[in-house]
Amino acid sequence: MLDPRLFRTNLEEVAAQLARRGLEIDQAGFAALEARRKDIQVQTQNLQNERNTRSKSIGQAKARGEDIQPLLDEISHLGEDLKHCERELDEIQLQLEERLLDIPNLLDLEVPEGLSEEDNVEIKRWGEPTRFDFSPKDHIELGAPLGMDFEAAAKLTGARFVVLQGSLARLQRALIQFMLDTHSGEHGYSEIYVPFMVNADSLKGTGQLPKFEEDLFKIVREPPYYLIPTAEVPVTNLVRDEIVEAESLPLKFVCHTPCFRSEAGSAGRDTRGMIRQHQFEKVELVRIERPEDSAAAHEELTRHAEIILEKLGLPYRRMVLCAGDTGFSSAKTYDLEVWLPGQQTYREISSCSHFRDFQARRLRARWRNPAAAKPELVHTLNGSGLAVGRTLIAVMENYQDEQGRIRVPEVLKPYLGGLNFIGG
RNA sequence: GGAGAGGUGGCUGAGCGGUUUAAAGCGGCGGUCUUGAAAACCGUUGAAGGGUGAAACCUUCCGGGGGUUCGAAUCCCUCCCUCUCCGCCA
Repeated sequence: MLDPRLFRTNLEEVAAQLARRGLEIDQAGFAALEARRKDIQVQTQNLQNERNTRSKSIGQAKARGEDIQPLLDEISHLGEDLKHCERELDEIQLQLEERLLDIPNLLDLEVPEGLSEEDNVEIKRWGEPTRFDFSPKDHIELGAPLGMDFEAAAKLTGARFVVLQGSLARLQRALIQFMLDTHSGEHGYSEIYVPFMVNADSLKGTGQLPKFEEDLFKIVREPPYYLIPTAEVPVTNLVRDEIVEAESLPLKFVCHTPCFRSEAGSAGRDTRGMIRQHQFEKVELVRIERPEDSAAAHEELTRHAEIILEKLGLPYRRMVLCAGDTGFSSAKTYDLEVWLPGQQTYREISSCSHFRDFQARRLRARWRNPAAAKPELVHTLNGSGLAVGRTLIAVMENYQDEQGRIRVPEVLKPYLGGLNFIGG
């Protein structure tokens, strides 16, 4: 959520900024609603003040043993007027909040112009697309004889799920372990385990609700729970409604969870294979930072994700997302894209976002800044370090040999009992 | 699932229809004293919003929501959460 004060004092400026995302906001409607809010709020507070004062004098009169009936008669009308005003104020504030919750974050100045994925800008490249002296297969073909079974998953559940058996299942687990160990052991993150279902308040805090409910799996229950679409939700919500002491910042968490996404808007896209699933494993990095440190933290966090790719020897490039492609809550996002020989293209494997105070305001997540009189909003960041399912694909496709075996990357061998090849 | 006890400011905790704008302690901040620190003592210290050039000042907030009342932390309804005992169970 953006600062409501920005809307009151700098509406035109905000509108101009949002136009970069290709978004037009109803300035006149907002200004009119805001004017009414102010009017009704002042009126309500005056009535409340009168009620409080009168009630107090009734109490005092009663204590003196006087007859309070005349005083009661004087304010008989007040209750109705006040109730009416309070109702209207509630209604207006609800409308204002609904509008605000629907408006995305302001973009960092460094975010390039553009409307779609096409306009994202490559800012670095590591490694070269893997070369083969045979025609490389995709992970579906490679996986079939190794225990990657989409038909079994379709029988158990439906489309967009997978069953992994034997060494492939173990390879996925090895990747998870390797990522967790690297981030906690070398990059200074604390490993954390969290619920895989969350309540609506948590999703509202990180920005998935109310706008993107159709992307989520909802548990039928009262009140409803939701399957997490990413560990970002439970981990970032740890600081919801909290005031964090200055000396405990930054908070750096690494968390492995399954992620559940309905992929409501993706019908027909990536329908084959493990690229886009309703359930996938991810190792997530989440950071809670002082505002002055957050920009540097974003660079560092992205670098931490890159290091995983480099240790695994997987070629990738770093993109900065353009205005139109940057997510709702993010001020600036880097995507890491890994080379997939099966598709002869780079595909997203990590997304590292800087939210500034956008999530923190929704979360009421603050810290005690010693230089300030009052608690201030923290900055939140997160990034995949990495999406495990897609990493599994990348390892399979980049490390395949002509016989369809998968060579095990050096860094994973300790996790696979020294195994050199999968398959064969 | 059954029975009971609770949820109060950064933390602990009193208050259980009006007599201060939630007592007190801890912690934080400032000061006195000290070469410096500790201790002691004195003062100060919740959050959000409105309002002003800045103040003053006003409103709201005692788990969430609703109700009773001139007036609710306090009474009623409902939901959530925590703890204890019983039952069930990985």
